[in-house]
Amino acid sequence: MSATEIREHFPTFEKELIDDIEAKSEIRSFTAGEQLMRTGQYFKSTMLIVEGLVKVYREDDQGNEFFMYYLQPGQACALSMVCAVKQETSQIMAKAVKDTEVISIPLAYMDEWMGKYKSWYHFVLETYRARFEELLVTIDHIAFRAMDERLEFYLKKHVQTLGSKIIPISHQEIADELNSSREVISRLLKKMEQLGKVKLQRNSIEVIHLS
Amino acid sequence: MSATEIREHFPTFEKELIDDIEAKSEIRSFTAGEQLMRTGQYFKSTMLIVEGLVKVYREDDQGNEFFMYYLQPGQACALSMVCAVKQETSQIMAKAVKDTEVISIPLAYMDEWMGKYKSWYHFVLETYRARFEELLVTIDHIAFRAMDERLEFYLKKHVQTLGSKIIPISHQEIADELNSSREVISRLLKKMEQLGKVKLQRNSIEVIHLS
DNA sequence: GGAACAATGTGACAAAAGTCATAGACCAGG
DNA sequence: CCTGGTCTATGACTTTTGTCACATTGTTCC
Repeated sequence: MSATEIREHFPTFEKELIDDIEAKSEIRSFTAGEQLMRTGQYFKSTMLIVEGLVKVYREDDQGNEFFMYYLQPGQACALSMVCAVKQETSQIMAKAVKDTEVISIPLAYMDEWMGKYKSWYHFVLETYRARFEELLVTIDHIAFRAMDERLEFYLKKHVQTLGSKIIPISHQEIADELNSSREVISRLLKKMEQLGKVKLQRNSIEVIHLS
Repeated sequence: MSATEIREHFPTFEKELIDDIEAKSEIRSFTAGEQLMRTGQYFKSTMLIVEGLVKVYREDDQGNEFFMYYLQPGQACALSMVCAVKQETSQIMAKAVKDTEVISIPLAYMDEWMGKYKSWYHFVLETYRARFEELLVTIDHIAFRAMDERLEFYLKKHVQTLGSKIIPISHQEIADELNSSREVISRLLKKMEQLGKVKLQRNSIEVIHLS
């Protein structure tokens, strides 16, 4: 990936940093559906998302999953960064939702660049802050909200992230991601449809008006 | 606070860093029950816990609270650190559970010391990692576990943190912290008592044997 | 067009959690 | 000792969520 392309996606990076990234990182591609990270996997690099969309979620020992947030182009995975200090294993799952391209940076440079490039330091700190906030929002929703509200929030987030009011997803998939049951999701969606908030189609949901 | 005392509580800090902390920070004391941080409050400093115990929790707009984790001596608040980049407001509540003493460090030094002292850099990164992990564990418990399991985990955590099998707490307080109802907590505790896991007294719970 | 399969809707029922009401026990202060 | 207040136990009932079972609908492939 050329310096121009890196600058395009990460406009706050200083020139010398971009040159370093160009020289020392590699580009990796993942097709939609492919895993980027698995729970228990050792980190060797940190990833900056360039194209595509990555879903980050938790998985329990029964294989149940719980969606946390998306990583979009211009963002990075905070957990791979924060684990540079110790040889730590991943505590999250990350999967490409769309065909995805990432800049893979060996963890050794994390340390080095933090001291060397102000723009890298700020990018990393901002990444931590943003991910902390995502985690806190996630906690809020499961701690303080009922499933119907959580479902609305989930749909809203999808509209924002995907940039489309039509979400191609089945009720079962939503149930999986919210760690609920398909019937509950179907019923809540049906209720929302009756309230004019959404329009249901097979394998997709059109969001009409959510508050 | 003298250099000796700082070194005692934060043994990984290099000498020059300790001298800087000694020169530029201030010691603040909070009595049990006092707030250290409120949602919406601006950060002016970051805090290292020296003595006591601090409870970190989320509060929703109805005043419902949700316990997340404790900060013990030798630990720091990751969120105050991560907000050094921007003028951000607190998204958490923090309250002294015991009489507490903290080293309060102006946020300006966060930036400076990250580049200047390796031991500070590592301490900060480790703080982020540890707090990320706490948040992920919290999410796991509310996403994947029922209230009885969450209650057991909550009690276990208290035993570990307080270093005593006797937890001085009322059912209502537990209900508040887990954002549940007092009756549910009472019933679950009664069940646990019948299983020989705990012994209930008024305003306190003795943990006998939790897995 | 028919078969197979997956997605969705829905009824019945169960379990978990929450609310309301009330009674009994315990503790502190006068 | 008595009173007031708080903590705890518990029953009745409601709501939310989940499970099971089955039917209907839609899509794809032969």
